[in-house]
Amino acid sequence: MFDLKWIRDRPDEFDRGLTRRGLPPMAAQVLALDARRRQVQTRLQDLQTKRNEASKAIGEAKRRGEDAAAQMAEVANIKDDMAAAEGEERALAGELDDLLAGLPNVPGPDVPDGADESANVCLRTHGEAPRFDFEAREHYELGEALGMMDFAAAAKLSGSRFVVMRGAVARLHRALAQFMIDLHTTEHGYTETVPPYLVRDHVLYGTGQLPKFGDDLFRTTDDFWLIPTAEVPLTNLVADEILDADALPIRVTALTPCFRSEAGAAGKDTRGMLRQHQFDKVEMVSIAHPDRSDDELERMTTCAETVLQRLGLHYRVVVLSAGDMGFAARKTFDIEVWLPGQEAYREISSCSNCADFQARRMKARFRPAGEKGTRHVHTLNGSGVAVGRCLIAVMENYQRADGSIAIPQALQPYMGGLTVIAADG
RNA sequence: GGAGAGGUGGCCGAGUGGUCGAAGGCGGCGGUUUGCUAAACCGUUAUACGGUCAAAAGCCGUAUCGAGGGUUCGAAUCCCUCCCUCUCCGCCA
Repeated sequence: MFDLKWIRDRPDEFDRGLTRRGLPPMAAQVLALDARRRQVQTRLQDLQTKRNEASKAIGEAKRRGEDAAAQMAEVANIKDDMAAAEGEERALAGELDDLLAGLPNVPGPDVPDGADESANVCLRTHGEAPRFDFEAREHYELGEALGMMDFAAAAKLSGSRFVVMRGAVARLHRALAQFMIDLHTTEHGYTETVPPYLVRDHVLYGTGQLPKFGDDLFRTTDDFWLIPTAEVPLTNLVADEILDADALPIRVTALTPCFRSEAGAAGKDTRGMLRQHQFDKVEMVSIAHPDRSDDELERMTTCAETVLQRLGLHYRVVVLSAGDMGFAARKTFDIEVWLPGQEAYREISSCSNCADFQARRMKARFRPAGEKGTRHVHTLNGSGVAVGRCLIAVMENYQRADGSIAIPQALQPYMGGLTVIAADG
């Protein structure tokens, strides 16, 4: 959501941002609507002033026992005008809100131009791709051969895009989640949180999934939505709050399941557990002072990278181009892990600075020290990291010729000392 | 799920349909007094939007007493719907 005053002051900057997003300029249309709305609002307020004064006079007249029929008739006229102005104001405000609520955040100045992922820029890589003296297999081949990943069983229960894990692979999945959340809480200063997995409309509006992207989500019959990411409940914890400046930054993390309908992803990543309707993810959210959110984004990305470094995984960090970013983001770093079975880098984490875009939608503010009034906080979110995809990465990178999988040292304490997953284990 | 009670400012807590953005208290901030602290006293202390202004400050106005409707010249106060909290009963991980 945008600040109308900002659009009034810098309509060109606003339009340039939209253009970089691949959208037509809107400033003229927005400002015309805004001008009309303010005109009607002023008229309505004048009427309200008159009505309030007249009502007050009626009250006084009645107390003195005088007849107030004349004033009452006058107010009746004012009320007719007011009803009309109110209807008009509401319609215009609604139109303006709908228009603004559907527009994505504008890219930051250091975000590369481009329409899609082909314009993303690689900033750095870490480690090297492992070399095998055999043909590397994909995770689902490995998992099925071990008897520990069962897509047919999952299809029987729930259809496609689900998996059943068993035995040591199931435990490895749990071990990864434990390892990540321990890392972020004990070394990175994030507070462990268990939020609701079912939320109401306004919560998804706050983070930007609604009103435009309801098709990507699952909804219950009694009007709850299943969260597509813990970003949604975690960020909304500060909705409608006015925080003290010294409470910032607020850093929270959560391990939650995530639910996505994957509408529009038909035929994409259909094999294996790369793209599922349900997956676990450790999420980090920071609520930051506006002057320090750029640094906070770097810090958060480093926290996510640390997970992969401790696991000995090869990855690269890319900055998303203007056209590839999510709706609410002003700047996004993706971390892409190397998958030997696919011979490709695949996204395993996405860290975004949303600046005040979400804060404005959810009315999350703070009191700047020594200043009057309030300002909107900046919100950031990042995966730290996606558990299912990390499982895939460990399996493919640590596979051996016989189809067994070595367990990275960092995870062994979480596996009861187990060092290898083999078919009989 | 059934029965009942209730949602007021940062917090506690008054509020009879009329001058109530809302008494009082606590807390916060500023000041007076004081060798220092404490105490006492005085003042101040919501948010959003609009108008005025080059802009800020200031000033003027409007709205907001859980949310949304309604009644009324006028609603924190009356009516309806929804949300939430608490108590009791039932069920239950």
